[in-house]
Amino acid sequence: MLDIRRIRTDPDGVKAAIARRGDGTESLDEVITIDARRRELGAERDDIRARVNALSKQVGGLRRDGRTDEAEALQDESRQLGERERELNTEVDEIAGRVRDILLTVGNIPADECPDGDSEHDNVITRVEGYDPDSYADHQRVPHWDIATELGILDVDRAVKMSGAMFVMYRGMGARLVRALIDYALDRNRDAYEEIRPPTVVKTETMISTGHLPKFADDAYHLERDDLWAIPTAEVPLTSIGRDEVFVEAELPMKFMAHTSCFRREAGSAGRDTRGLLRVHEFDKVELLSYATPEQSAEVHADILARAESVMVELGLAYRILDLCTGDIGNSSARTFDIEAYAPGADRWLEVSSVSWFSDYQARRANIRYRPAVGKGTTVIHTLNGSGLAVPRVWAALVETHRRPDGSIRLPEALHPYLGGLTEIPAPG
RNA sequence: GGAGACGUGGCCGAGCCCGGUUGAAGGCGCUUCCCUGCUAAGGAAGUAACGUCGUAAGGCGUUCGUGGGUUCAAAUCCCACCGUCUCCGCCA
Repeated sequence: MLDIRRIRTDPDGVKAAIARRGDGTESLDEVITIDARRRELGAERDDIRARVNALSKQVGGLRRDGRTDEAEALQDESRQLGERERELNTEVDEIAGRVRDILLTVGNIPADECPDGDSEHDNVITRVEGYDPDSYADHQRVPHWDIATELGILDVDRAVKMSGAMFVMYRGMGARLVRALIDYALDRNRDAYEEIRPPTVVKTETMISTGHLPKFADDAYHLERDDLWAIPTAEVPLTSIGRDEVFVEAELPMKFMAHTSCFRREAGSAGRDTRGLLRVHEFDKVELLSYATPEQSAEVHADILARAESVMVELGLAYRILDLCTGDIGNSSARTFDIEAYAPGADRWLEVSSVSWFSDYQARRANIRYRPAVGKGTTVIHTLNGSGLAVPRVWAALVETHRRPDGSIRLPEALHPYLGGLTEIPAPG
C-alpha cells in the first residue's frame, strides 16, 4: 500500500510512477479528492468532539457541586453536538474505508532503476550462465515428462485421478529427489536464515498483507466454510510474522526461510504449460524472506539473489537472470530479478526464482515497523523475498540436464548428502 | 464442541462492583543528568502509538482485545465476536 501522505504531497510523481507500470491513474485522482474531503470532515468532527469532551467535564463538575440545572443545560447542548458528530463520523468512516479499498488495489511504485517496459518481452536479460545451446546432446533433449515415465519417478495420471489436472505425484526416486532438494536448500541458507515451519492455510488479513488480496483472489484457493486461504507461497505467512509489531533497529535485518507447499489456482492459464511439471497447482518451495531497514534493503536483495543463484551453480544448471521491467514486476514489488533455469529437454527457460524488493509496500499493509536507533517515532520496514529453491521446475531442469546416454540421471554432488549416498537415478530396465 | 476465569501502556500490575478531576496509580525496564577510584547501590528528570492542523513550539482527536450499543460523559455498564488459561469431550 502506498503512503497516502506521499500521494498527497507528490501526486504527479506518484501518478507518473504508477503509469510506468502501465496501470491507470484514475483511482489515484479519486483518492486524492476524497482524502481531502475526509480530512476536512475529520477536522470538523474532531472539533465537535473537543467541545463535547469539554462540556462533559463541566457537567461532571457541576453535578458534583449540586448545580443540576446548569448541568442539564450543558447536557442539552452536548446532545445536539452529538448528533452532528455522529453524522460526520459515519461519513468520515465511509470515506476512509473507500480510500483504503482503493489503495489496496494500487500497485507499488517501481524502483527508479527498474527498466521501463510493457510486458515480459521488455524484461532485461542481465546475465546468462552456463548456457551453450550447442552443448546439449540428444540424450539431454528428452523432456522430463518422458524421462519421468521411463524411470517411473513421476505419476501425473494418478495425481489427476485423485485431484484433477495440473496436480502431480512424485514416486520413488522422484519423491526422494524432492525431499533432497528441500533439505539441501534449507541447509544451504541456514547460516543466515532462521528456519520456520508456518501454517499453510491463513486468514484473509494475512493474504492482504502481501498484496495477494483483494486484487488476485482468483489465483488462490479459498476454503469458504472457514474463510481461510491456502498460501500461494511461504512469503504470505512469513511476511505476517511481524504484523502489527514494532522492532528495534538493532534486530534488523531479520531473515526467515521456510519450506512449504504452495497452492495456486493458475486461473487464466488453463491449457498453457500443461506438460509435466511446467505449471502445477501444488508444489514445494523453500522461500527466503527478510525484514530490513530501507538502508539495508539493497544489500539484502543482493544476498537473496546470490543465494538463489548459487543453487543453480551447485546443481549444475544453466540459468539466466532477468531484470523485470515495470510492466512485468508483481503488483507489490518495486524491483524484481527472476532466475530462469534452462531445461534442455523441454527446450525452455523456466522461472525458478523471483527475488523481489517490496520497499515498504507490504509492510505498510501489514503494519510492520521499527524504531530507528536515533530519533523518535517509528518507520515502516522493508520486506524482501525470493525463492531459495522452487522444486518442480528445478527438478525438471535437473533431470533433463543430467540425463546420461543410457537414460540414467546423474545427481549433482551437492545433493549426495541428502540421498543417503546415492549418486544417480539408475537407468531404466 | 461444552463449562468457567481472564484480555489495561515496552513488560508486570492497580483501577472495573459504586461511569466524570485516570492516557490511566505503583513497580520493572529504558534514556539523560547528579553522586561515586571502577562497578554496584543511591538521587533527579524524562519515557506510547496513530490521525490531523502547524515552519516549529504545540493544539485537537483516537486508542485500556475487536466491533457495536447505552450516556452529556465509558477502561469502567450492556451485546456480539476474537483470543488466552483451566476443567470436560474428541483426536494425529
